[in-house]
Amino acid sequence: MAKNLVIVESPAKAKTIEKILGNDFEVKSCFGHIRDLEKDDMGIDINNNFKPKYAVPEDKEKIVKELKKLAKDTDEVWLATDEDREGEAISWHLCEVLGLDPQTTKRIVFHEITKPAIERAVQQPRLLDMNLVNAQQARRILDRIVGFELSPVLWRKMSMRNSLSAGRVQSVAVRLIVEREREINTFNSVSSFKVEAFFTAKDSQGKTLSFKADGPSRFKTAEDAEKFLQQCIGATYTVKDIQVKPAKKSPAAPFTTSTLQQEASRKLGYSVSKTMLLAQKLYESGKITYMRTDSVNLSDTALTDIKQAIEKSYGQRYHQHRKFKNKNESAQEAHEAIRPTYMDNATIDDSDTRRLYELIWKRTIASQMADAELEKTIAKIDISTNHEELTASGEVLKFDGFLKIYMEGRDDEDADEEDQEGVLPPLAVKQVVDLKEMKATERFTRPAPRYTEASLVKKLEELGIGRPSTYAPTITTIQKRSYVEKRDKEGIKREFRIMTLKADKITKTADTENTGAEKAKLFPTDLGMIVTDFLNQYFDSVMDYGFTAKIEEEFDEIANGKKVWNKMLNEFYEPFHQDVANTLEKAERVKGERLLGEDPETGKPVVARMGRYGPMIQIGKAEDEEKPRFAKLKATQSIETISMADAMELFRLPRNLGMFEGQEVTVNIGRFGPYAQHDKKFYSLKKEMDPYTVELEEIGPLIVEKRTAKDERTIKVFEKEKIQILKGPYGPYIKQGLKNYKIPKERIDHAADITVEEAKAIIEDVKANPPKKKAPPRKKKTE
DNA sequence: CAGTGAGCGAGCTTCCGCTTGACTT
Repeated sequence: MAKNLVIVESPAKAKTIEKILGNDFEVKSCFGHIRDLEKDDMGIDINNNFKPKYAVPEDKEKIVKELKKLAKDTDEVWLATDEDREGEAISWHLCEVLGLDPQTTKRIVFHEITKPAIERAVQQPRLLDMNLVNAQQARRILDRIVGFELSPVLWRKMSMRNSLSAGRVQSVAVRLIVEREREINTFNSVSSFKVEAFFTAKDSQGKTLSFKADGPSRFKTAEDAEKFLQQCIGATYTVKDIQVKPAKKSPAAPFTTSTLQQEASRKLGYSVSKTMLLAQKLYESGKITYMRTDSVNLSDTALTDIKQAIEKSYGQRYHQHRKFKNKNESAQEAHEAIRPTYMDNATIDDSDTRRLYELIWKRTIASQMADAELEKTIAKIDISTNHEELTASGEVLKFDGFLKIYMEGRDDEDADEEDQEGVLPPLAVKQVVDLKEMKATERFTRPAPRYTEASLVKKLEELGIGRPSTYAPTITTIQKRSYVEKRDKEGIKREFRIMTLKADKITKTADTENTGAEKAKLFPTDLGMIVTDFLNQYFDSVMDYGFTAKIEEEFDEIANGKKVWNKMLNEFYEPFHQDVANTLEKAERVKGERLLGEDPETGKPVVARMGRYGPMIQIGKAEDEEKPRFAKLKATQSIETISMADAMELFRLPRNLGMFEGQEVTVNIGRFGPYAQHDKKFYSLKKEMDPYTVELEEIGPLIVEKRTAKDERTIKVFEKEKIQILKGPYGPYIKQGLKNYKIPKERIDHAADITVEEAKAIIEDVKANPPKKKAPPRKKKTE
């Protein structure tokens, strides 16, 4: 038994540190938090100064038991959880649960897992900082109160019966997406005309080179643009002025969780959770440092390592020592930036994680490389027939620096050609240049783009909402709750006008472009909009984008000992709880109704609204003698934007397509999407089949295809007993009625030989010993 | 698997932030 027990949060970290500390130390991981608030009664005694009631969750019992035993058998316990609010609280919980004295137990911290850092830490132990612990408790309790008081309000006041939820982080994340959508819906696109002139000029060897110059400004109307082109007829163009300026570009800081998610999304097309999954793999195999961090800091050993790698591969000139500062004040900097553990490995063997690893390697290397040096040239060109002038600009890369290996991606995918500056031929003042043609092209203003998962994370981080460990789960939650969905949107064709001046003649043409196309963007659902509106109306302070930043300041004051944690909580709780009570009492049940018009046939009102099972259109009222008619909205339609015409179109379902093999074929949209019905059987329509336009000829093959697929999956059928032996993705299994039964391992290879008696026996056996569920039902109140 | 849409009201749901495995009928 080792003399010393060191407890850290992550097992991968424990392994590394154990190697560094040697035989006298046993290093164990507690896997994050080991206690949490009980779920009953919120786990808070509100009337007793918000006294928290903590419990060890079931899945942590095992590790707690093990740590208890180790702590008892060791001379000294060292708490080495992360140096932030949460880490401090984890150490305190460990004291409480392991029976350690918080007044004397050694607390150590380090920001990097390097030998000098850890040895230094061990020489300078401190004690628990109870102010920091109390700041964490306040954070935890406030989040529990917000979540567990707001969610039930939604259950009572919304007309849908999903398991709705609200919280300090998720509700604001949804709000961002809802507001962006409305900005887009109400956006009025304005067009203007952009003038570009294409010239040729001869260089010193007499070789002809072409270049482009931009017009004076955008013209608001076609008439103005045309007028300008007319004024240019017969003109000569003379270079009036040339300015040459040096410029430079600097590399981006090394990765944090948020910037890694953004770059992996932009450059590799990964979802936020995919990035985190791969990063976790890299971390566990020792390839990279910890992946949940908000720090851009690099350890001294890493800096040396990086410097050597740059100098070896690219030479001294390419290295530049840089120290990046976190721009986000709420950063808690318990870890380093995300970087490779060994810079020697520019790539790795594992094909799954290689692309992400290379991205991290390049970003890390580039962050310590020299600036790129550019030379920007701006030439003004005089037009002899009017007072306007044209501007040609060019850019020459003088020294590539960090651009040799890495350039940060951008979110504004359509920051088009305009920034792409080419190379200008050598020009001289007073030189006359030849116009080949001048074009005035119509361009349209665009609304802000919808959020991607990663750009939402970026926004949340800017607002100080959420933490590196929660960005990915938050994005998952708001999609799971159906407040938001990730999908593509097809663009629409738009015509734009072009006027061309060539050989002193103006011609007018038109062209089309695709606009508004989106890929893997976040769209709010009707539910998301209705819930957001409701929360905004009754709980504006929690929904405020500055709410988290404001309470974070108070948590900081608690951490600094300037504020008492339960007093802070009380100041928040009193008005908040009053709002909850008022809302429960006064707020109407929300349906999200929108009147679209009158049914031309019956004159009854046509309303778009939220039903128990989702958004729908209703013709007529419930109290009418004749029952109202209902139709479900399509996935891409929304209560807020659907037109009367589109709404009426929905009532064309179900459609009867005619007869197939002597039976009727109908199509409709059901709980699981569009389907065809034939001979009492259901067939899901293929993605490209639209139930409103699909024809009988397309359904026949669908039916046949499904039949053969089923035949192929079937190994054996016992008709009378309704037992089937089927082939599934995990091998053969038995099915009776709607229930599936696992075939015992020893029989699996001979599944085809199973007799009806054996099958029955297996079913009975499984029924008698039901397989363990992964999450056993939680225990009821114990009191 | 492929319905429904009103109201009553069993019994259920829910938060954020630390951490990894479990694991298919």
